[in-house]
Order: sequence, then C-alpha cells, then structure tokens
Amino acid sequence: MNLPLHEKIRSEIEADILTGVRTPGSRLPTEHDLMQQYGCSRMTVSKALSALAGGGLIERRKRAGSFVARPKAHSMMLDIPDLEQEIVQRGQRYRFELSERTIVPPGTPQAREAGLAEEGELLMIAGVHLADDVPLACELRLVSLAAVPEMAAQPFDDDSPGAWLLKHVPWTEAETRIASVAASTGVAAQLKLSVGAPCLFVERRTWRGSEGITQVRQHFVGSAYSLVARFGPAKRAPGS
Amino acid sequence: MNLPLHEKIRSEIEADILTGVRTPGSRLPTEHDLMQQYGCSRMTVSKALSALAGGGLIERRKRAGSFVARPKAHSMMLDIPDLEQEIVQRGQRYRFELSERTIVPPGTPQAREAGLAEEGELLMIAGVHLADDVPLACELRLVSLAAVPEMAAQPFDDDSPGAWLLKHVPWTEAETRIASVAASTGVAAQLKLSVGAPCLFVERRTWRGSEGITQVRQHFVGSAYSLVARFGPAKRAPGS
DNA sequence: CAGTGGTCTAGACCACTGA
DNA sequence: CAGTGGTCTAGACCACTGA
Repeated sequence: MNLPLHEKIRSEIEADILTGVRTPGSRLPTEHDLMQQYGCSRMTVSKALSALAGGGLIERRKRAGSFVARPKAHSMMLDIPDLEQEIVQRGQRYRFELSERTIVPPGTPQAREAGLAEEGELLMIAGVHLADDVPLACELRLVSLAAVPEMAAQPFDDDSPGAWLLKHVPWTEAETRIASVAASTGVAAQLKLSVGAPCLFVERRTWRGSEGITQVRQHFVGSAYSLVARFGPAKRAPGS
Repeated sequence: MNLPLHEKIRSEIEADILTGVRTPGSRLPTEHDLMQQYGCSRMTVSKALSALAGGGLIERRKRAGSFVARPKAHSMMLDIPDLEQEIVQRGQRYRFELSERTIVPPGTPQAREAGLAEEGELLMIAGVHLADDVPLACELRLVSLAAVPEMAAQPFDDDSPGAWLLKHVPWTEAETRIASVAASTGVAAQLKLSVGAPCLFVERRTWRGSEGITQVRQHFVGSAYSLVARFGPAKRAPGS
C-alpha cells in the first residue's frame, strides 16, 4: 500500500461511491474539509477530485461543491484489436491473402464517399484474413496515397495492410460503424459461407488531424467473431 | 482565447503531434525547458504533460524524458445510447411491449450463467422495442432482485426495463459483447423477420461494485440498426 | 550518479454562482 | 457576497533509471 496520497484519497472516495456509502446526487466534503481530514495541501485533494471528475464519478460545481454523479448512458471502451495479434493469441496461425490491389484515380465517387483526399490517388486493397487457413474476415480498403505515399511500395504478401498502417502511420482520430449484414455473393465466396449468412460488418475510417488516411470495410464470419466493450471505474492503481 | 495556461501548453503540443511537427518516438522538451519557454511554474507544465499522457498522446519515462507515443491499437469509445432516446431523436415514436415477466428461483443454471447473485430470485423480462410500431429490437433480461428489489413492483407497460434501471440503479461496471447472428425462430417471430435474417446481437452485463445487477440479450434488426464507436484526441476545450 | 519525472507544500488571486 | 472550485507559484524532497 505505497500509494501516492492523491491516489489514496481518490480510491477511498471511489470505494465509497461504488459501495453506496455515498449515493448519486449527494455532496462530497469540500476541498477544504478534505485537506483537514487527510492533513494535506489543497493541490493534493484537488488532484484526487479532478481524477474522479475526469472519470465521470463526480461532478464539480463552483460555489456549490462536488457531487456524486448520477449514472448516465455511459460510453464504453471498445477494444479494436489487431486481427493478427488476436488470432495468434487464440493459438492459431495468421495469414493475410491479398486478392486485389488497384490504384484509384482522384475524384471518383468512391473516394469522395470514403472521405479521403479528393486530390490524389488512392490505393485500393482487397484481401482475406485467415486463421489456420480458414477465412475469418475479408476486407476492402482504400488508402490515401497523398497521406501515405510509402504504401504504394508495400507487398502485403504476408503482413496485412492494417497492421502495416498501424505500425507506420500515426493516426489521431477514428470512427467505426458496426452492423450485422447478410453475406453478399462476393463476401460469401471470399469467406466460404453461404449467401445470406450473418456477418459482422465493421467500417472504419481514420484520420491524422483533418487528413483522411484510410477507410476499411470488413466482413467477419458471424459465427466466429465478436467484439467486446467494457466500462469500469477509473483504472485501479497496481496492487490496489 | 482565454484558456488556462496549462490548457494552452497542452493544446500547442497536441497540435504539434497531430500535424506531424513532432513525430512518434521523438522527445519532448523537459519540464524544466517548458517552464522557461512558457515562463510558468513546473506544476503548470506538469499538468499539461499529464493530460497528454492520460490521453495516450505522449509517454513519460523517468530519467529519460517525455516522448511522442507511437500509435497503438487504440480502444475506441462506443456510445451505448438509450434506445428510447435514440428512436425519439430519429423522429419516431417509441414503445416497449412487454411479452413475458417471470420470477426465476435462485440457483438455476440460467442465473449462474448470467453471473448474477446465486442466492436470490431473479426477475426475467422479455419484450420488444418498437419504433413507430415496427419492431427494432427484442430483449431478454434478467435482473437480480437481491440487488434491485424495487424492480419487482414496476409495470414496464410503457417504459423499458433498461431505461428504468438506468434511472434508478447506479451501476459502475459493464461489459458488452457484440456479434452478428441469424434470427432464430423465436427472434424472427418477435421482430417480424424471416428465420435466418441477420441480427446485431448485443449482450450486456452490469455490476455495482462486485454485485451483478442485470444481464440483457438484445437482437436488433440487422438492416435497421448499427453501432458507432469513435476515437479522437482528448476533448478540445470549448472554443479551441 | 545526475537528470528526469512524481509528488507534495503552503500559500495566492480569481471567476463563478447559488444561498 | 461569501463560499466554492480553478488555476497558479516557487519552492521541496524523492524514486527511478539510463547515460
């Protein structure tokens, strides 16, 4: 139990909230009260309360004080793991099979729809992710060559384009849409499913600043893949 | 531009990272350097750098300094909106139709699987969420009456159990699994789909502290519903 | 072993806002 | 208008760890 003091204060108040000792809407002691209670300076108390406020557990209002927050339609953390890493962790062998690779000229409706640079060529890549040589997902990806010129020279005979991008191109914003769709003829053929089989459809677009980097559409075999999202209180300090 | 100084420092460094002026792996000035550069105290610099580290944009290492982080398989924020709210925002009318409501005795395999209290009755609720009287999703929910005794007295003739729980029971942890499945006979009947039609399947369990509150399994009409997750840099200060 | 970040102090002035 | 949180200062001691 060698926690910093601000961490100790934070976790004690957190525990009070989680166990119901402090109920939603109730007022916390003021920073001044907590200073005296813990015999520390106001900065230390403030750091603890700011962390709780950042985690959504409390709300701070000037003149009024700090209050236990009422639970909301929380956002949850969705892990978007690297597919290769996930397959290897399952104890399976990963392979990416490239099936198509084309340069798309600038200004096509396709590029505009993807939200990528309108003034530059795009690289279009299609392929299948295999686990022990069984198709798990297929993807169709567009990459802005204006943003990532090095991409044009990559072979992708074994490494997936997604993994390469993750390693080499810093991105700062991303949006993912998740849906359930029936396998089209093309998807069914790639994934060796029957047409109409349920697939988890994931569409992701990433940006660096305001510049679009890539858009990818993935179809996962519905019976073999799921995503997990979690919400929990602020990370516990190690050993707590 | 009336930002606090620590916020100004943070956003300037953030901008340098996003625009590529500072590249992944490169070293930032030390806290001491930044103190002099901005003419402020170390606490102020530290606050800015801590915020960047919390957002995953930089990594701080003792003795070595602070470095621009290399992009990782970031987690994304998944909005789990209240279904009623979402339907109303689409301009449609929301209704929850209760189809079943049973008390499940303690100790059944069902309860154990749901991870709910083994020593207490569970309330089982089934129903359909309708948008303009068209089924959008069906759900099967188990609620621990040990954790939420008031639940037994609720009618749920109009309000959904999920919305009621959200309003009345603070929860602190949740886990959601998302998959794509084919509609079973029962699901197809409730959603007025053909058997085998793709459905977005969402299973969520919530806890208060270590006490299980509820488990819910929802099937969404695949063609009518999708989820969106986002990742972005730390929230911008208002007006920045 | 020296430089770096982690934490903390004991103050200060201020903006905001609800009693 | 007084109490609250937001911010900031100018120091301090310490733990860690890579040059």
